[in-house]
Amino acid sequence: MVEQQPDDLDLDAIFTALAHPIRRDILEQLADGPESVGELAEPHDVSLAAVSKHLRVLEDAGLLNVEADGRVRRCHLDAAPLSEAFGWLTRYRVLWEDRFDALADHLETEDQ
Amino acid sequence: MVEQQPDDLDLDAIFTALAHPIRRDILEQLADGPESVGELAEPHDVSLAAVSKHLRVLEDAGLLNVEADGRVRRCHLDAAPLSEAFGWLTRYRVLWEDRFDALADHLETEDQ
DNA sequence: CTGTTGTTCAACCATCTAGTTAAGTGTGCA
DNA sequence: TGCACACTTAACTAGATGGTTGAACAACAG
Repeated sequence: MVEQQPDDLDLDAIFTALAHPIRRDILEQLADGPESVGELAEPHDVSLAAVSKHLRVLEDAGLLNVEADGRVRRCHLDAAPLSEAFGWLTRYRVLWEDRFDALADHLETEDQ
Repeated sequence: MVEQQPDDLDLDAIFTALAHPIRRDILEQLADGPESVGELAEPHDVSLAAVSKHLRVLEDAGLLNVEADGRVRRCHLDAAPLSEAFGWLTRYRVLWEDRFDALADHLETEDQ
């Protein structure tokens, strides 16, 4: 039957955002506090325009809030959407830990 | 500085695999036990060839083992790589829970 | 005003993605 | 033998992605 979750689109956007190493790096940079676009771009050897596009992807996934501060755009991490991805993965956690009783346990607590 | 993790390629493949709803559905189907390609394809309204490609993506991410059983290919979930994605997300968990002391906590435990 | 800085936008390009249909490869069975 | 079944592969298409360069624009500095 494979029922569609209501937040399926969110998960698409979130996992897509996480699928590129530059975007994951950017999230790491932002974990230590907000940074401007230029600061975010500096460690990566792609153009500023390319970074700007990555930021858009992160914004679309809800992971990034941009606040205008003069001519600088200050980017803030919003980690909240990551909890959705985390929640999705959690359902499989029993399958990679405690391998032996995992499946039986999974089946009885979460059938379909 | 933004140092590259050794398993960066894995994370790319894993998050990419998770970024498509059909592939996430397939993982859910497999959580209840192995299934053939045909069984996996049945609930989705795309061609068998399309599902075959999705399975390849999952296989490349190490999430799927395929065992030949006569003319049937039996697909087994291997959830282990998901733990890598989980681990990556865990580092951000403090940022979406317990919002107030989160950042300070993060900074002092994980500054490098 | 003028020029410089920070950033986005537009146009373009190469490659990848997700799908299709049709043909090909094995395996099982009458 | 030979057909049917369970897939995979090949060839193709439309659209997305990830990068580029160069122009545009808004904001500050002189």
